[in-house]
Amino acid sequence: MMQGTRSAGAARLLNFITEPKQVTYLHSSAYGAQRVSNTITLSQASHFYSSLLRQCTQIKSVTNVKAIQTHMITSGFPILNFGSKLVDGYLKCGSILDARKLFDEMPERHIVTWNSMIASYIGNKRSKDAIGIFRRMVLEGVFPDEYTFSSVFKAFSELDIERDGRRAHSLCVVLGVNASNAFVSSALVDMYAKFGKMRDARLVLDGAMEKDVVLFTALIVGYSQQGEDAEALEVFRCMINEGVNANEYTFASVLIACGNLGDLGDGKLIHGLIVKMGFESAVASQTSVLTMYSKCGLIDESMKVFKQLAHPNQVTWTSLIAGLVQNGREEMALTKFRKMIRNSVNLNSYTLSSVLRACSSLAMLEEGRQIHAIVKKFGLDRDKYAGAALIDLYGKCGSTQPARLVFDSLMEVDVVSMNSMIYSYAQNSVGPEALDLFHMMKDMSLQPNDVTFVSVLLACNNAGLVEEGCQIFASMKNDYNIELSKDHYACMVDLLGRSGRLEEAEMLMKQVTNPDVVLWRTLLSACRIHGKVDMVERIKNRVLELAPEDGGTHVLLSNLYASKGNWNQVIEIKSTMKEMKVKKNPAMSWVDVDKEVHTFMAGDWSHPCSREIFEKLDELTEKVKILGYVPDTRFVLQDLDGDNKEKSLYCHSEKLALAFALWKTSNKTTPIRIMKNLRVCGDCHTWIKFVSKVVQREISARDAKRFHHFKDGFCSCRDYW
DNA sequence: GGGCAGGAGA
Repeated sequence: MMQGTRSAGAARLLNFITEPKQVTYLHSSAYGAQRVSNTITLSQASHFYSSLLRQCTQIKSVTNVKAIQTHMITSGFPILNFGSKLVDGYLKCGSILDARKLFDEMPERHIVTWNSMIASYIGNKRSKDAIGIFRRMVLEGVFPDEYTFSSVFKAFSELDIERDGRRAHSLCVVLGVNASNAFVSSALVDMYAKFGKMRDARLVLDGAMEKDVVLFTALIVGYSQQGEDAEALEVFRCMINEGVNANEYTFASVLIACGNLGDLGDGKLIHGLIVKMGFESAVASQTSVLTMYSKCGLIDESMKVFKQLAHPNQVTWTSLIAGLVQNGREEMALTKFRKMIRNSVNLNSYTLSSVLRACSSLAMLEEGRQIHAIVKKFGLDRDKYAGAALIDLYGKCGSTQPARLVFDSLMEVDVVSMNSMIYSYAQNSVGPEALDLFHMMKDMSLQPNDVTFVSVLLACNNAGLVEEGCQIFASMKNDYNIELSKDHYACMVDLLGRSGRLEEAEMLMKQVTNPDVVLWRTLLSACRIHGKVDMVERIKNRVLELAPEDGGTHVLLSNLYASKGNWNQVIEIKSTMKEMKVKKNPAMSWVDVDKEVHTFMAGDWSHPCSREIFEKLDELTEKVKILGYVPDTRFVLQDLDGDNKEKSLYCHSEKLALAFALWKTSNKTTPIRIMKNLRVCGDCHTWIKFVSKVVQREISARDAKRFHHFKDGFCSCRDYW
């Protein structure tokens, strides 16, 4: 019905403007209120034009607005008084360009027109132009009013120009514009919050005469986005106490704060309040309820909330997928993603980065590639969020080259995409490239953050660049003023420890307040590599006191004593483990062949093709022995005699997985990617190097810590891991 | 002619 009316209006309009000559104007006061055929008075014409413009904006037709403007000119209508309405018409039809053209031609402009131009530029993310108009109006002596200020502050925060924002605030005060007006003050709170100046934001709220729900919500969001979630909750309580009713937006924001705090108690309380106040069908607050539950680890509750929603939108779907990924339910996240596509819900970079993360945690390269194709289809392959996720995916799948291609094509490189690229190189032992990028950051005026240093130090660590690592570590405090975290120390302890500088590593540990068990285990592990039993004796009791039930420590100690042949101590540790019910994580390897994942444990005969696998294993071992492979029985951690030790090595899970993949894929160009849940064993490492030479194929292995790329008898880690 | 809100990356 509505559509019919609009079309009729449009038809009338077109009729009118194709015959402009039929209209002549008579000034009502000069000629009396007479009406001649085809002749109307000025006020009648104004009325008519207004009505036409209204219809144009309803159907958003820029061409018709233009036609009206032309008609006014050709028929001699005094356009001057109509400029504001025409500019407004263009803006409402979405043509900011035509509006601006007319705006610039106008000899005089009403304050409303200035304000409309500013608001439109801001709505179109053209903050620079908005500020340009704002400055021009001040220069031309037009006083900005509360409407101007309520929209212009956003432009300063978008461009991150705090000084100019503050100046505009001063001007607002000087001009006596009512800054305690709820619209102006909420825009101010938002601006100061985006600058991270929460004290100023708070002062604005405290000084506001009328405190409405929007003003409070702006402050709540500000605190939460600055990471001060407890404060956000406090403001919410304050608002309730002052008798201001929360709305959908307030609930959404305060629930995010609860989720960030992991505050399930308050989260549930607010969920109850939403139900009580009848906001159950409001998508925004329900999305936040969903997010709150998944951030508190209750992913099943999130799914329940999702199911109850009649019309989940793009954000709701994305939030669910992100929650699933965060809670380790990657497979389900992918299922939901496919369902989202089937339901024709539009995707954006948020959705894609979450679903790509699911692929990278499972190292699902094929699935990831398919999603990369979707990313391209949506034109988001140069977007920094989707890009960082793609870089991460390829890095975690051991392919730094495609990662670099994505990185090089990014529209904008920020610290996160930079960190992702450095981290990809680090995991794959491409140390020099990682360092090159790190040094490039200075030229690009990109400020490295704590994550940058974790990545760079890891790169030094994995590539054995000890001196470089030490220098960079020292520069963190001296040149970059970055607070040292446990991750940074862990990298350094590992770097020093593995390179044999154990005393220095131990000294470094002393600088750490309350070192955790992971850090201690790093040092213990270095002791194991270098056979430093004396140091182990010195520190082991402290580690065991700190975390008596930590399986990793026991396994490490048991492995250390086993490699030294101290079987009595091994037995002792194993019995303690039994007593304390500490479980050892069994070694497991898997390989993806023809889109099917095959899993192997050491000495595993459960695979239906076991006979063929062991035959292949025999064949390979014979060939590598000819090339000089000697089984390294130091890596057998059981008390067996020589012959049995060799047999035990022989059927490690990574060897089985590789034998299977080689038996199954005869095409030499098919890449082989093995994954292992623990670190790859030293003997297997040597064996795979030889195999890569024998079969002339590239083999990559992702273990718990990093990648090994084997080619022609060598490994990318240069035997340093 | 106007302000405030929900989802993402290492």
